[in-house]
Amino acid sequence: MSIFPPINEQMDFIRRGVEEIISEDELVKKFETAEKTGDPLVIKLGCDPSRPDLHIGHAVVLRKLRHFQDIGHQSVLVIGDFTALIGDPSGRNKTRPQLTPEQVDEFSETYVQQAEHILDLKTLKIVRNGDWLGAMNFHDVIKLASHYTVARMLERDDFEKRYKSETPISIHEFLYPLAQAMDSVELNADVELGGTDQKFNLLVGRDLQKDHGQGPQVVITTPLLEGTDGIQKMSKSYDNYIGITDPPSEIYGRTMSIPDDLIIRYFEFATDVDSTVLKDVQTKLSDGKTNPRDLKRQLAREIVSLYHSDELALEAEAEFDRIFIESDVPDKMEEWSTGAAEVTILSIMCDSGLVPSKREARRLIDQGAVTVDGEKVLDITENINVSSPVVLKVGKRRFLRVSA
RNA sequence: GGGGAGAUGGCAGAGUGGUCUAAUGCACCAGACUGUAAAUCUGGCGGCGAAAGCCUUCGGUGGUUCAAAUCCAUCUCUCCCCA
Repeated sequence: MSIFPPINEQMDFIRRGVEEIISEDELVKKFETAEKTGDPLVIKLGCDPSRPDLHIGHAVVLRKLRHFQDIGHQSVLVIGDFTALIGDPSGRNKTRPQLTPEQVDEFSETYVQQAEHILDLKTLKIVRNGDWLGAMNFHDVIKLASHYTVARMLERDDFEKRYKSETPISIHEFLYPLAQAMDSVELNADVELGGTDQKFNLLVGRDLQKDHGQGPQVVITTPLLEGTDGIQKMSKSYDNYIGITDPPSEIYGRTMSIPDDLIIRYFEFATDVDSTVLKDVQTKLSDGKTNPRDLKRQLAREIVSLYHSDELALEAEAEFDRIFIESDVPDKMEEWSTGAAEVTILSIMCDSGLVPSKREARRLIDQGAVTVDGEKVLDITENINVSSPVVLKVGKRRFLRVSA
């Protein structure tokens, strides 16, 4: 009597929403061994706590880690507290800033708090790679470094690009893949997960494990989800992300702003809907009879439900409709009291922090983007009477209830 | 150790003494339109000011000049070639 589901079911489950499995045969063998011995597989995911704001792009791989938990395997989250001090160069065209130990501690905590929205903390094992990497001495490091060559390091796409484009690569960045590989050796990992940009690092893990007489880990990569702009990968620095801790209205709205041709990818990688739903969406997208907007609404509800609840998803939708379709004002909005019955429009906008400068406020008024209780403000010197509260609207989505 | 090139607005990237708040593209903001915060089109995109106008910005510092992103010195950082 096995504690795991049938192997073909496990494989189907794991295959959904991943980019590549190296290799499927090895994974099947691992599952078979687990079946025989009853020992769960060790599934490793390393995380870099340098930027702890998790978005639904990070969630792709985190959910995969969760999937392994769901079928009874041992998921391990490796907090890269030590490697964060190095700065992972993956997918970057410049050196990452190195963090202080205090920052790393703080960020790690935030990371786990946020990951809790996706992972099952009851069975999750959390370790810090500083525990073993921090114990290595210089001799150990040199020995580790001798396992790899410069030429092989330069094979890595981003190193090669940076080298060719004459952007700096620091020596310490070469140590990153090796450090990460050490984690796999330390944990004797059966599987390591990562984004496609991590592929090189993950493969180094296999090599190093073999050098240490371990069976090489299976490498599973997940796609890097495009951001809401549809062009660049989702990232906080491009401001094209949907944060997993964002409020429902924000998640809903940002989802509605993605380009149409991203709808199917988001369904596949940002939700857990099953393959029949996926097929249905695919059909509707191409049949020309369905308004893509309606599919996007469905998608937005799915994603809000995932991180909040079905109920809040419906609320978010209702509010979205009210603001953008009916051009009405939202239920809840920020409030601001002026301290006087009559104030200039410029000072309200600036003092409340709704706009960053008077210059900016002036521009917006000139462009006809500012209304008070639905009345367009035409003159930048206008005084507003707020003895009874008014609703200030700037652009399409900035609202403020202003009172004296 | 020797030689050469470079650092410009959120990013990329022009500009080599005044016409430079600094071309252009991307990003961003707004308006129109719409099926949405999509697409497309139009406008905007340092600060203060009602306006006139004033102030601040081109790696840091100091200098030359009536005038510097542009010239000189120096510092910091980066890249390339040779050894």
